[in-house]
Amino acid sequence: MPSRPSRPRLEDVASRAGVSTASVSLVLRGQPGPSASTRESVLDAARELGYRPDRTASLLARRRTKLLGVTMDVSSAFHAELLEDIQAAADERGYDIVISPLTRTRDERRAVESLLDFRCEALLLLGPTLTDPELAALAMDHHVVAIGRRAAAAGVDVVRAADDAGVALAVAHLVDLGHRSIAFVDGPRGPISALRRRGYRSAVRRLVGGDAVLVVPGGSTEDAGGDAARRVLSTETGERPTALVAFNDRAALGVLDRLRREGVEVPGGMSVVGYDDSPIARLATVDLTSVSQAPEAMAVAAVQAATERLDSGRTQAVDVVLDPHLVVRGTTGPPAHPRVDVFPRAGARGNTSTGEVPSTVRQPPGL
Amino acid sequence: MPSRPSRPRLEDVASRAGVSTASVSLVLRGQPGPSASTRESVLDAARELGYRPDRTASLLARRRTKLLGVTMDVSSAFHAELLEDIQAAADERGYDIVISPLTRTRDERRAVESLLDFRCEALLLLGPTLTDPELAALAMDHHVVAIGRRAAAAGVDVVRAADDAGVALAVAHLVDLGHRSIAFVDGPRGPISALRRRGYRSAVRRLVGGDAVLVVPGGSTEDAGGDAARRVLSTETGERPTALVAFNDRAALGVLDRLRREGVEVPGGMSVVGYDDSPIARLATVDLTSVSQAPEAMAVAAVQAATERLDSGRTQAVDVVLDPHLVVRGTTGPPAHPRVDVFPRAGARGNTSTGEVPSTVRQPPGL
DNA sequence: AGACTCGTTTAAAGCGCTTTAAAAATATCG
DNA sequence: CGATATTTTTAAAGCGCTTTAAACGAGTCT
Repeated sequence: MPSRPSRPRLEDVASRAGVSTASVSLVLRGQPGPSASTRESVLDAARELGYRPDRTASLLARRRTKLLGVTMDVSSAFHAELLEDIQAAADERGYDIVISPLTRTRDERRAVESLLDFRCEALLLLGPTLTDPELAALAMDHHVVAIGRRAAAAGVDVVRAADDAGVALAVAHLVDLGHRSIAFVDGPRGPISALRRRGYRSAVRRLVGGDAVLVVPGGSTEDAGGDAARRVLSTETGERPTALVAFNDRAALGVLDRLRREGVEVPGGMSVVGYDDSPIARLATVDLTSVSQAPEAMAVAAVQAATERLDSGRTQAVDVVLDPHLVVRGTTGPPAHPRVDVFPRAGARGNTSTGEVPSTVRQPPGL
Repeated sequence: MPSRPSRPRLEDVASRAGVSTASVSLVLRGQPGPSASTRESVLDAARELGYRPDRTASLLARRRTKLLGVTMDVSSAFHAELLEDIQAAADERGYDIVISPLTRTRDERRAVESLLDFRCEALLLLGPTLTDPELAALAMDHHVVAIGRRAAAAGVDVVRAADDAGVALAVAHLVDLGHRSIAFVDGPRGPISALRRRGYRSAVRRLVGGDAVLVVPGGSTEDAGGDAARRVLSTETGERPTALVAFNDRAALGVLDRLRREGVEVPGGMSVVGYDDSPIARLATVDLTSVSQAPEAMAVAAVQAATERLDSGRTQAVDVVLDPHLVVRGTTGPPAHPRVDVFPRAGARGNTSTGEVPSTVRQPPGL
């Protein structure tokens, strides 16, 4: 039950310290001007009163809010990860962030509006689904940074990973392991899928051959992944690929599930690679080889893009492309001859169990 | 590149509509007073100008901020779920929320301070780790609602699930399936663990017998769960429990992983129940039977607790205890002799007996 | 001593909105 | 129709802080 004896104001500190509010304001913000003795008495007074500035008033008075707005899908582990790093990066640069979650009942447009109400000075949009024109319109009146997605919208800064290169990494890894028939489980319509698909196509063409390209319709959910896996499995065994690269980790998860239910050993009967290196991929139960988009680097780049505009007056849009890297875990291995799994679960379940997966290079994530 | 021609202010709308700012303010907030014609012209003017109120100024001017502060572990799926529902519930009551994420570099204390800086009128703390005295101290000056955890701190509202009853549900379910030796993988020190452990103890005593109680040290992480599983497996086979109830889903995940690595079939060789019914549990690859804390209900109750204090002037602390329910999935089954079964979920499934304990919900995996 | 610095301090004018108290306009009534 | 009650409108005083421009002393120089 809050005691309503209104908390101390700047004026209270001022009168207690025997100076003007202007001096107090200056001292408290570490601005030059006030003498040492003034500083001391102000600081003392503030401490004694337990003074804490009212950000609202402060924001109103100064032009700057020093606020970065972030929209995110709060149920996305990848976004959560980015957020942590964004928070830290913003902190370092003296910015505060306000988060606007996307939920069933709150689409991206609303989330952005909410951020604007808070008078955020820049918007960091995690994996925005807004159209390019919408983004461009937004960017007319605000600083906007699109994260994790290519955007052909004038004026918006973009920070993303080279998804095509990421998929190429996955393909190369599989080829190294000996795979020659590698399928790609496509994602949903959109620029991200297109880029990853292209990366897959060119890598396979280059490393295996043009006729080895196999793109399976998929999506970004487990169900979509599962369906894709089923489709692949229905292929005649001779032609069945020995490895699958999925659009993202969730789809990969669906793939894994389907494979296991169908009794296909992983990675013995089929290698699987995901994308995002989400925490789910890292779960011991999943242990999915995946492509990491280097979230820390993205976060830093995004915050930097925003603060550069705000503080250094940059006005040209930037397009930061980061190199992804592959995190090898237990779902990829040589396209070995089917091994008998000693401890089948619900039919068959291979993978990382008993014994180690041979040529699997373990690699910690991180920059 | 934002055009700096400062956005329209209340005054601009006023002059355009040919009325005073006071009228505009009234109209825009739907307050009674202004006549229909005034309303219309104001609304028109506002629309034409693309006016959007400056929340900062608004907040400063009125006493109320209508802001609820939420601290959360952004990497917790359970918290993310709660958040969605909190957002919705707050929305409905005309409150906005500001989220303060806990990260590696940002502990609960800091997160709370940040919320206070935003002048939140109430704090909703998701699974707070603050001590009771700390909570009580906070509650002296602010409205605080602790969610998901018991709190013996004066003045703080508490919204939580009856964890003991939840664990009892799990035990009853297992007993129904035929299990007689059910171990509990304990959680970390703290009130939550204590409550769940107690629920386990009394349920086993009641349904099986006092000497069937077996509590294994554990924790709240996968590693802890894995270790606990290893410990259980090292038991001589005769005495080895046939089912494990874990402190939470993460620990359960670790348990599952260990079991599978050790070649123990699930649920054939061992049934496993988690706690939280987190999205992870719902993954098709995991398909974990788990106890749900009914996050929607918690969210609503929490928001209600806060708004009651703010709007209805309630001053007594409340302690809302919600009934959890069991979500049965694929990791529990009869303690039968291992069967080879492609669809383990097709197998036996019991109903909980205990009449007074609430719902047991069967729910398909893979949301 | 007066004219001029230069380093400190502060009075006062906002920031954009809400709200109160009072004025203005309109309606009601004997 | 003047007086009173009622509904609408508005001028103006903040909300708590920042910031500008002016004021103030204390040195420095001629």
